[in-house]
Amino acid sequence: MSKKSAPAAAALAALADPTRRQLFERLRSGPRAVGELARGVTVSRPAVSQHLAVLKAAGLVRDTATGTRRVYEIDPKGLAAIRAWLDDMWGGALQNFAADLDKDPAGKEN
Amino acid sequence: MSKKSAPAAAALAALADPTRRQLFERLRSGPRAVGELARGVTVSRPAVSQHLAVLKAAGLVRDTATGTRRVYEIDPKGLAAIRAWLDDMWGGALQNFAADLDKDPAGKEN
DNA sequence: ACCAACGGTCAGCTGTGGCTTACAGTAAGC
DNA sequence: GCTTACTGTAAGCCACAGCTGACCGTTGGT
Repeated sequence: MSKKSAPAAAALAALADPTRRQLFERLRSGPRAVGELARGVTVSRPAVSQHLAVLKAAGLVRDTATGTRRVYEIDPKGLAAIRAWLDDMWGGALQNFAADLDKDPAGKEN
Repeated sequence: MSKKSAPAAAALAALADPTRRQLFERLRSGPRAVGELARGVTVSRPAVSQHLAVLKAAGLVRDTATGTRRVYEIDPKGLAAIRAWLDDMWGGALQNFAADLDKDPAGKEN
């Protein structure tokens, strides 16, 4: 249960791209078809397809075929992976700060 | 309270790189000097310096000069930015699922 | 004062990620 | 059955991220 970093890696890499984040954030308001998603972005439709494929591989979105339309929605798996990794990091960071405050109670360096 | 995405973008992009994540994770166990960090990685020392600069710009780490040594430690600012963005995403995802379950009470799709 | 160590910066190369255009496939409507 | 709409895939191009080797400034030791 210590190797949750693997899926988190893909999710982080996927969300590093601005266009991908934009698509992902737009899915917050509900499932959307590819064409509809492509209409709100500056890049072409194929580019959107590729981005969605990356997001899907990272477990961040999930697709459902409906006729010729392909509807994408958020998959919590990827988000959960990031959250788990983040919580793990928080533990280390806090531990680090505990030692820091112990040595330097002022703590004004920034 | 809606534009916390900006700092999160830099933090996500910074943590997308595997080497950078490795360095960051190593800092979990406490502050380390550049040379020490470089010794545990396969890349050269200049590369480590550049990676640390990126992490610092993203608010993920903080440096302290001590003699000729430069000690890096985790800065919670970047982590907090990601967490805020993530929480924002969770809201949308859960809302999405509520509607999903409303339409499909079975909820076995995965 | 000299020397050694540590680390940031520069110049340049290379691999790869993201974009586009063109094409192929499938489902719906008439 | 034919046409139209919607999407994924292939090939290719270009820009940028990441790496290296060399250099420079600074600090500490003797």
